[in-house]
Amino acid sequence: MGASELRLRVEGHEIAVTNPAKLLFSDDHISKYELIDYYRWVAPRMLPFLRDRPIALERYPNGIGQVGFFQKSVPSYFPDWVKTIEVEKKQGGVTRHVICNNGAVLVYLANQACITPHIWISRVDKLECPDQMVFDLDPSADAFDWVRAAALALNELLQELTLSAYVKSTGSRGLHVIVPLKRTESFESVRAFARAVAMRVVMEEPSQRTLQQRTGSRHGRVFFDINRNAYAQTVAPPYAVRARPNASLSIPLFWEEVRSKTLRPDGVTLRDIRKRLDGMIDPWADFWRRASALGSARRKLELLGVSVRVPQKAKFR
DNA sequence: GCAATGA
DNA sequence: TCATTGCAACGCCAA
DNA sequence: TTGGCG
Repeated sequence: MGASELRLRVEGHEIAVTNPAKLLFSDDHISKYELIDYYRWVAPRMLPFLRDRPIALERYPNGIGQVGFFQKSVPSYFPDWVKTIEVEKKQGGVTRHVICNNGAVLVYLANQACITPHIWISRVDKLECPDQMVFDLDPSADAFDWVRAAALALNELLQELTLSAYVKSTGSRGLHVIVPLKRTESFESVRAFARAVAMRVVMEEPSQRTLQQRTGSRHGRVFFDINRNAYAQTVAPPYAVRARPNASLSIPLFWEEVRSKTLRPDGVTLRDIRKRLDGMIDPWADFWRRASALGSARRKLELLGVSVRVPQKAKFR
């Protein structure tokens, strides 16, 4: 296992794989080559969720047992066939991000020890308007039954509002609930809507659910994180590998699976997934045909007595 | 992971 | 040539 | 304004 190197040809691009045998998940003996091989295999399913979005890289060059880092800006040594986009930061300045529209880029990123590529929830041709609304349900401790119940309650309300919601494991400790959107609303109004929905679901079971972002204020409850619904914020996409034991994955689920006590948020791994997907219908097959506008849903929500307003930043003088 | 730096 | 070092995010919100 | 948080 020396500093060997091999070359892969992916979609017409020659990619040098450095240190293929290096263990990125040392407890599980999962090498960088195995990560690369996974992303090459999963690319056809995963790429629709990456396409035309700025990407942030979560990298672990020395494996998940060592410190890793987030990387947004594209290093100058990336090859020119890796497409990029320059985006404005909210507080001024610009950053040039990777766009991952093909398997070659996904493989190249994996060779960079990018274990998880994180996506924006808006696309390059309309960065100010998200095409999905994200609810990240995160337990404080090992309370996954509460997460399942919270996700089901959230889905029930979203259905009442005639919104289509999709659920996936995070590959970590929680679940993601995603509503595909038409790109007609700003991040501020989408976030305000998500906050109002989350507030209502939290109030149904306040001893199990919270909107408190400080961990010390959660008291064991499930945190409804709606703050990913913001400009330049990112979320782990479907099929992403997580920097967790067993190389667990974020995986699309059927709502019916969320009713099962045996569901685990980290139960499918880089090594398991082929047998899960074999012959299985895609739970998210209709995702891109189900985009909603929020207008009528907002009116229905207000009829339920929930105020949906964008908090105004105080600005005197 | 990589490029720049220095021994 | 080899070993070391520096570098690689940012927005929301509550305190 | 800072710093926790994801």
